[in-house]
Amino acid sequence: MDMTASGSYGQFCPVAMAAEVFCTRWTPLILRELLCGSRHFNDLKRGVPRISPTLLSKRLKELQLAGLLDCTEGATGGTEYSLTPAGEDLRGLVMGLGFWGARWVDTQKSLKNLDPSLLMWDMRRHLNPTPMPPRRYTIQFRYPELPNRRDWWLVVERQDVDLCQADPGFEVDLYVETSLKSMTSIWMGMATVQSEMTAGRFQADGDKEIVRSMQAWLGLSPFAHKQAS
Amino acid sequence: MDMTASGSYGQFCPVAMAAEVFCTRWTPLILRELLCGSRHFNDLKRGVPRISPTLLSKRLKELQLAGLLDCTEGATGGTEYSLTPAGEDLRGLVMGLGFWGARWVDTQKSLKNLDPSLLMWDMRRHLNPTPMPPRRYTIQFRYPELPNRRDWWLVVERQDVDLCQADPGFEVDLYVETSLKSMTSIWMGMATVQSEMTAGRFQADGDKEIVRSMQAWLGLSPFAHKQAS
DNA sequence: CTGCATCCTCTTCGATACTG
DNA sequence: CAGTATCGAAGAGGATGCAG
Repeated sequence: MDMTASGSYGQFCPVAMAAEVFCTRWTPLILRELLCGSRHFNDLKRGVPRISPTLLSKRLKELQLAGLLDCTEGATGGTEYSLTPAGEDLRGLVMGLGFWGARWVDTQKSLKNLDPSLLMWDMRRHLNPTPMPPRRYTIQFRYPELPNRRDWWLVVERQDVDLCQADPGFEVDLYVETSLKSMTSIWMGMATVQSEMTAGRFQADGDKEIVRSMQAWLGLSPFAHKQAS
Repeated sequence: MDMTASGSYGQFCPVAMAAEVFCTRWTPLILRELLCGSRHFNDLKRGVPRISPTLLSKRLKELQLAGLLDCTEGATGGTEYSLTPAGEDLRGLVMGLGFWGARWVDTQKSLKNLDPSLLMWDMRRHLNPTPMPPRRYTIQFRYPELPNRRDWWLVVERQDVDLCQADPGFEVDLYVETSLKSMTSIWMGMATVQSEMTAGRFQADGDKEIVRSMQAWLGLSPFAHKQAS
């Protein structure tokens, strides 16, 4: 009887059994992406950029084996992943982990891990297009300090939001220039558009009404500290 | 700028920041023990028996560094560990992990990881001495199938419960003979004293009243499935 | 382009033994 | 009691290749 099945804690305690599937490297982040709605391998990779494809593939298989993940042939041919009820039931834990992190992890430490792709990808996901005019609306973000991936475009059309790293060629309705740190702080609820603008770390050129309501349509990270609004 | 600080996910997302401290190997189990009240190195080792002392020591240092754990010189000379508010605030997550495990992890799989020390240690911790007579009360457990660590004694005196692996020499008030699997199932709420007794997998000799109320004073794992009582 | 598989290197883990 | 020392094994990361 091999009690040392690799990665097993050898404990019947439910905490141990759950930790075996939930608390392995990268797994909470993969689950976060799945819970946010990512269904394809490369979407997951985008949300978890520093994982190797090998390891991502391995983790997905493990999640399947543990009964958290279904894997079906998608319409376009690619594999589609979706959480089972057991996987969906981890939502509270993943959110709880995030809230704990937002509350107790040192802000300065978080802001050491800036990543424009992740930030923009997350902003795209949560942007609320409702206050936008009912036409295509193009927003350009520039992070002047970055050596590459300096410019990003969000193209809002109807209720869809596209994120581009290459100029989509449309007229820019709103141009935002700020530092990656300021933008991340705003997104995380550690600062506001207003506070960063006042501090001279955030410029926005475009329709005044849209600029004024930016804090609202931008949305915040689901884990943002609650601010007095 | 080293973005690859070992073990870091390089993400500002609070889920990632929290996972860096919470979702490393053994950490949830160490936290479970701390949350249950263990304060000394060897108590922790008892609750997490398969971790190496080296790694336990390392994890405790990491928890300290992360601000979850305080480490003070105890009265008797040994080091005493105690959770900070940030650590205590993980209680919900650890419990949530356990409840998820109890709900979704295959019962048969859990029951592959039997461990008498862990079971008895956990039973000792949660036993409710209130229905016991107000004198010293000795209970012997025997797991006949085990090659060693077959006999265990719980000595209840006032509100204290002691666990022994060597015969304490007192007269045995209640003698229980069962399989490790049955006892674990009962403890986890997957079976009851009654059901296992009826199935002939559980014998108890002693005061009838104590035997009848055994399910009550034994207590159940905090993660036990809720049973219709 | 999606979804992996392979190869190789480097870090981490586990088992055991030993010290203040 | 509370850890450290050592060393072989296992696991993670990175680069590259390849099939559909």
